[in-house]
Amino acid sequence: MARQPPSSTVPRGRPRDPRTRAAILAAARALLERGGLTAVTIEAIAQKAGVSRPTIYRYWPNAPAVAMAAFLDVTGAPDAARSTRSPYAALRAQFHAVADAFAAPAGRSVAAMVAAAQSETELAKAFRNEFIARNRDATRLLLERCIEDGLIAPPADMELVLDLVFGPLFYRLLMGHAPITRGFVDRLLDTVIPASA
Amino acid sequence: MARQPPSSTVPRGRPRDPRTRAAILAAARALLERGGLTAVTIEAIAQKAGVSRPTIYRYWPNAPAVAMAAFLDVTGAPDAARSTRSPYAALRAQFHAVADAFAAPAGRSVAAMVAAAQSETELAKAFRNEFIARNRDATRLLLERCIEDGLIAPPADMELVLDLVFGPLFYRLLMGHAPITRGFVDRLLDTVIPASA
DNA sequence: GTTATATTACGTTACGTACCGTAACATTAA
DNA sequence: TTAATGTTACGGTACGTAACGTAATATAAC
Repeated sequence: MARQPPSSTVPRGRPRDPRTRAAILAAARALLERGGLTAVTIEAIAQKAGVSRPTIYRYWPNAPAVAMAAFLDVTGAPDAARSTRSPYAALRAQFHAVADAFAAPAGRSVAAMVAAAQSETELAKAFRNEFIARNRDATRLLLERCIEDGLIAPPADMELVLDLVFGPLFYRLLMGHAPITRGFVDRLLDTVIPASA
Repeated sequence: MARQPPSSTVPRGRPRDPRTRAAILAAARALLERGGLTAVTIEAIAQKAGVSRPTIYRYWPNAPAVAMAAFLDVTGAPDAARSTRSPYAALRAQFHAVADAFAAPAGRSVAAMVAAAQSETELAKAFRNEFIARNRDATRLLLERCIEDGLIAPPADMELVLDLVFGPLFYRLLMGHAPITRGFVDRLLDTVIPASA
């Protein structure tokens, strides 16, 4: 008898051990935060995670892809929706959180991923869609609520406003010409999104 | 008689052939604009420049350093000083030029150098001092002239203004979520540095 | 001046290392 | 039985360095 084709829906054979995936991502994340992207080699991940190199390749095609997966695994999108406060307060809180993240060692990861996205097209797409776009979406949502509530004046160009608040943060993160302090964020928001008197 | 010790000041021995240096930089620049930083390998530079690998190492310690040298070699600081126009017009012209550079293939080089600066401390220093700082200085100068002439209102925080004009440009360049058009630059400047009515 | 010598530039070749990505095969878990 | 995982091995690319020879130039001695 000819063999039946697999019944596509149910996974057969030995299932993947979720700890394998978790160990790989954890190792990649640790390496990323310490030594930047250059430290995230398949070799190093394998050693640190206690996993063989081929196994990593069975999950992801290359080291930067693992790094991106590890990065997005922790850097969830901000959940502004469930906030009960004033949208303006939520907006400021969101950017204080971003500033904190950028200032901390986690900021090194963000910078590393931006760097990686410059040379890897696939990574760039993932980074844009899963990180940049999500953060912009969250902020745009809050801005629209602020406008509805009359807390800020409706801007002529919403996308420009988003560029104006995110741009300087990334600029300082990547160039390192000045620190990202809460004071900086406050002045930035006061200038770009002043509360309507 | 014993030979006298060398008279330290004048360079002795065979002088370096300036064409060697030029060929290396030209090759590095070409590779950088096409394939980004990953394409700038010592191997590739050597081949393209018709030079041996050890020779390149006698000039620079590693590939990113060559790339940075090549980058700074062409990307001279903007010379706003000699402009005869209104400082406000000069300011807009400067940013139109930056936008053009960022939009063109040269923008790829800038992005590549930002990326490189994330993992190489020495490069980061050079990039900050020779590129970022110079551009900020040029803009700061023009802004101060505009203020003197009463063309714009004096800002509370000059450095923040610089972050506000440069940040979004780099942000778009590096994230690629939206193009860097002249219209974008115009709206950006209109918002951040409006001409005083 | 002419000549010898030091000094430096550059090419060639070779080495060992790191990491890559893949393939083959054995082993283990469901 | 099926698929996940480990083990081992391989070829490939690029790294950075070292050794050696040759070419080019400056300097010192004559």
